[in-house]
Amino acid sequence: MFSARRPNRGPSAAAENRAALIAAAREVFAADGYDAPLTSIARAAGVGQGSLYRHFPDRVSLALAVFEDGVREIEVLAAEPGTTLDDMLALMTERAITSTAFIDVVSASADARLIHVRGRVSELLEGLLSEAREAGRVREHVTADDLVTAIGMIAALLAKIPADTRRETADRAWLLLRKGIDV
Amino acid sequence: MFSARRPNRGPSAAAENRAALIAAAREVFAADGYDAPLTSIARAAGVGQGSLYRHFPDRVSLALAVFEDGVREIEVLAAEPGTTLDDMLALMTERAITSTAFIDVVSASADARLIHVRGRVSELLEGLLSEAREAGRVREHVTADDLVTAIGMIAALLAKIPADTRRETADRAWLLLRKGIDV
DNA sequence: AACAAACCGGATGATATAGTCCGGTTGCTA
DNA sequence: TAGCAACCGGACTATATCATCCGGTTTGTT
Repeated sequence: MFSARRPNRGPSAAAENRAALIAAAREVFAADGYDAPLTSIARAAGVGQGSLYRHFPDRVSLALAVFEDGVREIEVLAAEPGTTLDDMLALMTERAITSTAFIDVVSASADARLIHVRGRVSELLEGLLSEAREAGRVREHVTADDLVTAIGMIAALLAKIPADTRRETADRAWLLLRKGIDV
Repeated sequence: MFSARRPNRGPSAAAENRAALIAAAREVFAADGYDAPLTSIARAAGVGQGSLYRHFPDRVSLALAVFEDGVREIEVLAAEPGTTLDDMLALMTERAITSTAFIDVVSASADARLIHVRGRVSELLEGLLSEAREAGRVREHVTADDLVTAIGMIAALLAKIPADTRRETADRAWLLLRKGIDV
């Protein structure tokens, strides 16, 4: 049969290797969290350390490449006419379940590029929250900051438990947060 | 003046060194979390690596020594007649604010000794929760597991933010959890 | 075919941390 | 005061990870 080998070297392999790194990083971040060793990502991509650092000089630029789509997805959803706060929280929770690293990217406070992302997301939440409040769907005292806190809280918890229990735990946590504990 | 030096060596220093290690560990765990380097604890105690590992063969035994008092405090509070679920949650939150490592000890699921501690705490919560439910102070659907989840969630969040903002964030998070987001 | 630019990958150095080992110190006891 | 058991501290080994560097490979061009 025609050789299926990927050259992996030479000028023509650059784009392929870059794509392989992003794909591998997506899986490794999902499995091991945002702090996973970059070495393991290079290995998973079938690529040397050098190529990883050449394409992505640091962890943040790799993470941005990996979660670019996810962030865009959030922006698109926010831009759609009928979108409610519920829809948005559901989407973000889904992403947190799939990869807790996503929330690290969206709610980080260390790197300037990530802070920028967080700012954009926060604005979107603010808009949806205002609508929900005016429609009488949420309590008056709830702020956009509260929502960021709530999502961060759930994501932080999910990061500490086995992946196969995350969906159940996330659902339960949202139920608590939404309905409250007190009578 | 009379020499204030602590011998630090020889048979008579053992107890003092052990106490110094516990005190240093308490501070380092509080400042840097449960995963702080043991090396930094030895340094803070003014004691060599060897002494640290001699007194406490691993991280868990050191953590148990450090938080022994905290756990006993919880048990004592639970045993007192008038104690409510509120009181207990307040105490545990206070401990989580002071040292997020405390919650790592109380809610850990890796080491057998720590699981034992979690089991005891969980039982205590169960008892107080039943009372509160019968008194109509909490919603029917809330379980002891939910409470553990809630505390773990808050502690996980606190561990990711600066120490001087923890109290405020913890209060806000409990308000959300108790009153709920939805109308 | 020969060459050069672009690119690859693993060896390598640097750093951080866990855990061990042993020469040296201390103070009790006879 | 001499011996010894208990104990100390820091050097040392092992391991993991980040980040860099350079000899070697590939491909398009002439």
